[in-house]
Amino acid sequence: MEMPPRRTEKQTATRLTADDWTLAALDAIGRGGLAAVAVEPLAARLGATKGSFYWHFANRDALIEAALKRWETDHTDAVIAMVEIETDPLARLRLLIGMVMESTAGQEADSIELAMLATAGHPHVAPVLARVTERRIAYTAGLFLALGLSRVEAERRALLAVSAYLGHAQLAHAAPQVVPGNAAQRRAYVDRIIELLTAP
Amino acid sequence: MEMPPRRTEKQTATRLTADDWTLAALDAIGRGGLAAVAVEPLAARLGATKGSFYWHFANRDALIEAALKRWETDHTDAVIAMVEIETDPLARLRLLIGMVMESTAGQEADSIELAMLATAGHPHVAPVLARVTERRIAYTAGLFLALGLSRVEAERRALLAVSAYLGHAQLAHAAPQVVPGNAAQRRAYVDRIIELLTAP
DNA sequence: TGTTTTCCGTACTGTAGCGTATGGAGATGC
DNA sequence: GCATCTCCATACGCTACAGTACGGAAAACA
Repeated sequence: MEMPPRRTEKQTATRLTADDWTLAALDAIGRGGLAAVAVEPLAARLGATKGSFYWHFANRDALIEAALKRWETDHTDAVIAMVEIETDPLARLRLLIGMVMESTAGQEADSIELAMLATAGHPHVAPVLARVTERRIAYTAGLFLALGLSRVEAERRALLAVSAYLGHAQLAHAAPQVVPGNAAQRRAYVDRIIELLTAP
Repeated sequence: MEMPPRRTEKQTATRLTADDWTLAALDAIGRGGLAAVAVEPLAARLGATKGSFYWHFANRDALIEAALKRWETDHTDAVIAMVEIETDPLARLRLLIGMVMESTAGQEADSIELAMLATAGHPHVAPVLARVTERRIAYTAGLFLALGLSRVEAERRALLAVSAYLGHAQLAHAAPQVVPGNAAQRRAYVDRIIELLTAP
């Protein structure tokens, strides 16, 4: 378990690690979806050749699995952890919804997340996505529960909230002209959603 | 503009029309997304060869455009038209949401719709999806407006409703274990959503 | 029935990407 | 300093599919 001489910066003509390939794969997913995880183009992008890749990985599939694993661990609880700077459940909910809405606002959005949804049917992607989604719903349901709702009601609203988020992400991507354009409108929209979602 | 001898059934060793290829392409999209629209596999599936295809279409891109056009015209107002059997706005809304929720329930779902969302970034898909989505939101906003809400409020709720639908479709596809499993639960869930969406 | 037009099969070229084989350069251990 | 181990470039072969060329069958027309 020794630490190999890790590269901190990208510098030409240096040896690559499996991690470099994994990160490049995630970057490719963000840019062009899972289909963009192609060994030779990635090698070109990294200034290397396939020879390097096939030393670190058995095949393309192994790279995809590594990238998905990495995404799941890095990304899953990132948002949740950030929300926990608040203590009040309502404040957390507000922060959560506000954040995820904003995350779909820019041109950039969360490309990897979109790509994941777009490839939900892929055998490697499906279980990852199922786990992440389930965890998000459970966390959100916990917030509603802390707000005093019954268990079934909290779960329903969490389902609705996560659905709204996923759908909004799709919408912002597929028909950006219909979602609130400026920050003020977006804020008003989010406020209204929270009111509706937390209504007695 | 004469009517060619159209085939009503699939029968082996008959000449194909451009329409046959278009429908086969839509079927392929439903089964494997836009990437599954590949000339040679489609030809094999139709019991023909590329020779046929390239007589009817200039190239693969032309087929994709034809399929998307067909989907847009066939599918856009199908749901809306069906909803109009009701006259009361609330009943329409209830029917609408109930239908789209049910449409994501089975194993089958609306595969083409999912595939469209998955390929929202594709240059040919994007404008189609934008138009369809915009029309849906406008129609839904009309329902809320008829329910007595202000214009901005109606548009907000329509946005939320369509988001919820899109997200629910994604959810049912990506994490089917989290959505209500049986019809009764689904019905209760839909009822609750409508209550929340139509709250004053 | 003969001719023309419509439609399609076959055979080809070209490209992109996956995966393998192999030799060799650079780092590492002794 | 020499041997060994790590890592990678080069050069293959293979498959899948896009698109083209062309000849011929089948229908339509005369």
